Amino acid sequence: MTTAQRPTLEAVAARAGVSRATVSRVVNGSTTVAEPIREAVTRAVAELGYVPNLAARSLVTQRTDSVALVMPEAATRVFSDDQVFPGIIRGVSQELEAADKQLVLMLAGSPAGHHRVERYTTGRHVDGVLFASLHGADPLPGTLARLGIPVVVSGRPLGDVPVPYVDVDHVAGVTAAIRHLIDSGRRRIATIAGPQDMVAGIERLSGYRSAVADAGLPELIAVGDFTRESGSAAMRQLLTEHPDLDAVFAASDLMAHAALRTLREAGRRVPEDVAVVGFDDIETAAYTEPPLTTVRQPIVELGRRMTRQLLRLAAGETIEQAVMLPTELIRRASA
Amino acid sequence: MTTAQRPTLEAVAARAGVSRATVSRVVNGSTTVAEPIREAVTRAVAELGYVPNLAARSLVTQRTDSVALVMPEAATRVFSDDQVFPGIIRGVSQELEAADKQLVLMLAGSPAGHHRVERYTTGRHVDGVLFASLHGADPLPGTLARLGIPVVVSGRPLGDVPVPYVDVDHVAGVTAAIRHLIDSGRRRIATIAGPQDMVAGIERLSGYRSAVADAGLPELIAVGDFTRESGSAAMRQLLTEHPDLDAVFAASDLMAHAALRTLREAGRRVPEDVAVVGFDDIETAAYTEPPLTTVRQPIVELGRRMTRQLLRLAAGETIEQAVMLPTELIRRASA
DNA sequence: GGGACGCGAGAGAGCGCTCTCTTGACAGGG
DNA sequence: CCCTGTCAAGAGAGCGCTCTCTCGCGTCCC
Repeated sequence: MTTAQRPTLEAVAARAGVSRATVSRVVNGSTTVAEPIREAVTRAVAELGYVPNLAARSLVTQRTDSVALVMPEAATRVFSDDQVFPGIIRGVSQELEAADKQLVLMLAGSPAGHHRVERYTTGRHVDGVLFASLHGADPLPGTLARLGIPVVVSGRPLGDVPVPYVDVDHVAGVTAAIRHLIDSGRRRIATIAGPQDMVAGIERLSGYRSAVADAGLPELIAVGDFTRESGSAAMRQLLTEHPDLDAVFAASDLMAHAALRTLREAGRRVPEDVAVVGFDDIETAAYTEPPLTTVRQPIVELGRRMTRQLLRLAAGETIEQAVMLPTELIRRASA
Repeated sequence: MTTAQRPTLEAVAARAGVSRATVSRVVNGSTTVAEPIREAVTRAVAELGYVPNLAARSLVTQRTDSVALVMPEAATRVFSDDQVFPGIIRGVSQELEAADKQLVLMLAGSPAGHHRVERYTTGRHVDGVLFASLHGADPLPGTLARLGIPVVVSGRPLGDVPVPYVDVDHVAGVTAAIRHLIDSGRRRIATIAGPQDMVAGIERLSGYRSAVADAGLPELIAVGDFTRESGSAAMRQLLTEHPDLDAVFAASDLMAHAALRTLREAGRRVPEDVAVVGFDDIETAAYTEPPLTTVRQPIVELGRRMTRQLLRLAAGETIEQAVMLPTELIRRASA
């Protein structure tokens, strides 16, 4: 730790022959500085390799120019093979880069980890907090909002807390998928639902229920948790309980992928005997056997929009409570 | 931004009836504080909900208690469906959580983004920098090391810069894979190599070359870039140039996955006609048709070890220049 | 030609914390 | 009994920056 002292504003000021305040003005882009002086300062900054000390700046401005993105650690595991996790990060990162702010990533695993997130975010060490893929009804977003700390979550928060959110239109996506199945003559349409403690799981199931109800078709439901393992189990259960099913809508591509294999093992042909539709459009979907018809969600855009909303909120603007992003049915060979 | 003023050390000191210095001692766990006083301070901290202002602390300690993880943005795309990206983040995050430090994630996409990373890291806004999945010979790690800023990279850096790194033992992994193919009677073993501007691509190819040379077998090589698209193209090229091949070692599971499909389309049975082995052991590998035999690399552990090395370096310890992590051949049905 | 005004630059206070130095109290030895 | 050593707690000086306030100078108008 015995590194050469970094130049300070004072040093730059001395070199440029001006006051510290003037250097500060130039560095922060104030317009009230005469051109020759601005140039002299700019030169001194370059010569000395001056970089502002962010801690000192934060201390006085009360801003940190960084935002936290909080995800349950499970997200990196459950979705490990899915673009949700990297996609959101990418979207968030792009927008923050444009706004020249830093991304502090917090994966909350253990209860201790969650407590750490709570301390860090309520301690105002960041200018805003983004929550992704919440499970259940976490009270933290609501707490932060009440403290006046800008917060945006992905997915309508459970428990009806007044926190702004961005979500994809699950119901419209599912409706399009079911309609496509009906249009191609399917009448015994089952679903492998997602976990019922996550909004995405809940919404996709309720979308399925309304869609089949509207068409006067029966509900054939098995519940999974978005993973492949759960998809296999759910598919087996459906085949046992409803051997005459002719289509399956899985609430995630991972579960759809597993269903494809389970159907093959059971001697059912896809799509001849059973049509399969997934949700997410992960990259693997184009490479399954047969390639998977699925509902694409704009996941990078989700990250971007969340971030844009957060930055507007942090800038003092008032923002919409909810933003809904469209989905799109991608037709491949499985249905 | 008109939120209630947060309590400062001063406020806690006043409430506990001691000096600011004593509160600081208690908060930072100094032992030279009498028990009754320590208790009074602890109570005051709790009552006021005091949380230290990190910016103020950083200003005087010259530490930030945060480390940056730098990845090329392409990593989130190329490997989108692979666990490399989330796996490394998870490993890094786990170790940082244990050390109570924050993770600042920087995805460098554009040249402007790279410049931003350079400014931020050389500006000493973090206590150390981790680089993952470098392409080509980035000069930044070397620059940082020269500035005395702790740096650890994943994968032996190209260009022979004296920067400590952690890597998986690619050569041993490939050797095990090729030996397995030879042991099962394969003699015309081709490879789909990875990009030759990344260490992983280079090492896996050189491992292949030595292994086949040692066995007196010919080299049959096509080069891809780790993605599925490139895997299909390379597989088609190999089939054209060497129609008699009886095995393929792909330098990534994504390319192996594409090769599987291309082989099927070409009428080759796997593993009867052509055995296929991949590298990475992504989750999808167990779900390909047939399930993929592959070389598993401990990717979460890679992130953990990088972080541990970095923390030791930041603590002033001297560390090994290179750490090598073992790989393991996972035998499934494709070979 | 003199006073008011506008604008660019400097002075200086402080953001909240840590840490060295000093002080004060008490115990023990000569 | 005084001096010294020890240890706990306080005083106070900054860390590097921003921002308000002040000052000085040139300009314009009457």
